[in-house]
Amino acid sequence: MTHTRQPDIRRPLTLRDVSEACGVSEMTVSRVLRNREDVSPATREKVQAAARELGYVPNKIAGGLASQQVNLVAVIVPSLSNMVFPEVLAGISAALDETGLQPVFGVTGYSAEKEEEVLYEMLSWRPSGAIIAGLEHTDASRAMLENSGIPIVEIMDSDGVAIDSVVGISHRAAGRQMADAIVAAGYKRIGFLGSTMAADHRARKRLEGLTEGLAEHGLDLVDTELYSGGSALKKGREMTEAILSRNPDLDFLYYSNDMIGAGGLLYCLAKGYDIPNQLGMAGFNGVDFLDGLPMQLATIDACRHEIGVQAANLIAGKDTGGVIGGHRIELTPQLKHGDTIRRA
Amino acid sequence: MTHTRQPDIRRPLTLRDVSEACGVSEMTVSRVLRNREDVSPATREKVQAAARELGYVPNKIAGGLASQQVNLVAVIVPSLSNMVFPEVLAGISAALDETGLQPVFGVTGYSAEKEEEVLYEMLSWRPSGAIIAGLEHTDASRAMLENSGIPIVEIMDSDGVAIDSVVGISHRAAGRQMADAIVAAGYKRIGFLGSTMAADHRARKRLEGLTEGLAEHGLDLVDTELYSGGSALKKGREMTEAILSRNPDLDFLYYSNDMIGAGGLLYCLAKGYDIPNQLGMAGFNGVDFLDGLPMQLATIDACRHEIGVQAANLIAGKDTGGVIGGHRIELTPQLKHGDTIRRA
DNA sequence: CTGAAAGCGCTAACAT
DNA sequence: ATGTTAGCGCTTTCAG
Repeated sequence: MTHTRQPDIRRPLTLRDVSEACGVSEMTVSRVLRNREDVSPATREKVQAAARELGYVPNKIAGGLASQQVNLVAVIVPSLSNMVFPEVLAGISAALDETGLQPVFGVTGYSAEKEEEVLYEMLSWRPSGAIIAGLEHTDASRAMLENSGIPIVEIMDSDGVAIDSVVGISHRAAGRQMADAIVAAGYKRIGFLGSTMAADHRARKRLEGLTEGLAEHGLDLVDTELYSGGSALKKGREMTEAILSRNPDLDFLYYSNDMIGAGGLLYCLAKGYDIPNQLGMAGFNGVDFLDGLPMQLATIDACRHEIGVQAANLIAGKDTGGVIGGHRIELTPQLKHGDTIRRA
Repeated sequence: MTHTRQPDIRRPLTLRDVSEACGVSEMTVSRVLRNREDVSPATREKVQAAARELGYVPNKIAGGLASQQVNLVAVIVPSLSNMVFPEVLAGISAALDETGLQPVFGVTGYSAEKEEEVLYEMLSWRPSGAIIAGLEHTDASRAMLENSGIPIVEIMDSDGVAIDSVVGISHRAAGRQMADAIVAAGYKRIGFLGSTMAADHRARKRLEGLTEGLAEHGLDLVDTELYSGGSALKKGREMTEAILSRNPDLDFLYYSNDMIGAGGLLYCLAKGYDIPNQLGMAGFNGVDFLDGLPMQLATIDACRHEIGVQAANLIAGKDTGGVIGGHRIELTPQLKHGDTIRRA
């Protein structure tokens, strides 16, 4: 009963506790815990032992305030509910791994107002950098980013003006590239299947690129089928059935993402369509489960992992030759024809 | 040229700047910015205008240090590269949305050592709570969690002893439930397809539950096919081909996740297997893209979103009647037979 | 190599 | 309703 010396009230340990436990000044303890070189091995040992023994966890709040620097990187994405953003986050995580920087993720639900809130919240932690999806932000968000004084990397999209650095692909170009492939393969009656989500600017730009590209060859979209909600196989089936029953003479279906495209493909195969001769199909993203479908869906890779890695490297100052800010990295994905676009 | 009054050196704005700009004390400015009620409307207006005008973003580092509270919730998961954890995160995000609490995500890559590092890092920000996947941790991690003095919720798994609260399902029971269904349907020669990942304790427990359940009926797994890497449709196809070519007489295939199960299902359908009569199949997770497959794969829902919501609610103190800590919420998912287990 | 003093930007607690 | 004082736990800076 008497051998318990723990104070009843659980107060988080401080540097001072460690200092007292090992008889070394707080300052030196702090040096050891930050792995600074200028401490004698003997003292270092003593301090580390005491810290480990007590289970001391440093208080980064105090540390950040004192040092005016914080090893956090704010990462803001619209959603976690489809494959695409988690892959970007994985890329960021991986690239930041050995840098001492820590990613912190925020989700906006494709809402500009929510983005503004999340941004405000995250910037109030004074991170060392921020990575944010897209180039479209509210004026207030843009002002916050500009005034933050930290490196900002806008990702995914390169069609527009960046605040600071940008790493992405041109979705407009991707749309045009697809249009060219469709035209080259001789398809004429093209349907579009995508989301109603007005705030998905990248999907919108792809569609614009597609229609522009088709228009140059005198073609126009014959019909459009829209849905709301996340990408889903089942939606793809239903939408495909709907658009084909309205327009049985369509000869190409372009989907705004691979998931609904895959659903459509499974539907068409089940219905006995002759793919790609009677009907061509394509999606977007290059998600890797396409590899397991009975037939390879044509797609364009969105370079998700790579974008994450490169954005993180910019923040970490890797491969930038010491230059901070103002970088522009535009990746150029190849169109994969797969099995669903016929050869010319 | 002369109209620019901006100081050349970009120093983040402080409360003091706002205070000077509007002629109100720092303290009152602070009150306004924290939406406290005890400020006159007139002053409030003045302060808000000044803050907005300047583009002031509060410094939560200083705030957190002064108030000794931080509105962050640490969330630690093994991976972001398959559907399951992003859905949990989405649930947490949603439940925390109006609480003033902010989730902060960390990823461990299924490594206990990495988990320890991430945990240390996150706890050093003194969050208001922590949500962490699984019940298996290093001793050091466990000690950190116990000493943190904040509510801890371990999620996904209820098979074991929790540090504080737990929200999850019994994976062992899920395995047994599947065994019962397999036996009840009269299948006899069962193959298992899963991951080699030893650190995936939940997959391991499901397998243990399955084998125990089968053993009670005198059955044993006929063969096992393992892979490494994330869940993927293509892997499922390849593994299925491999196990069936070794054992053409298998009559049931149990997959450790829906993704490889779906791959297997597509393979078997393409090969003309008579599902579920000649060959039964089942996966695990209840991911929603199963709805879009040509045939519904049998599965057990892992309640991912719900687990996220409930864990977040525990941290936020919702529905707990004021009781903090020590909650145990075990969800009981139903087995969905789908079209791939024959009716008895 | 080690220590002492000052202060990071904010808020709790106490005046007024 | 508003202001003043002190101090959160650490690190910077400067002395020894």
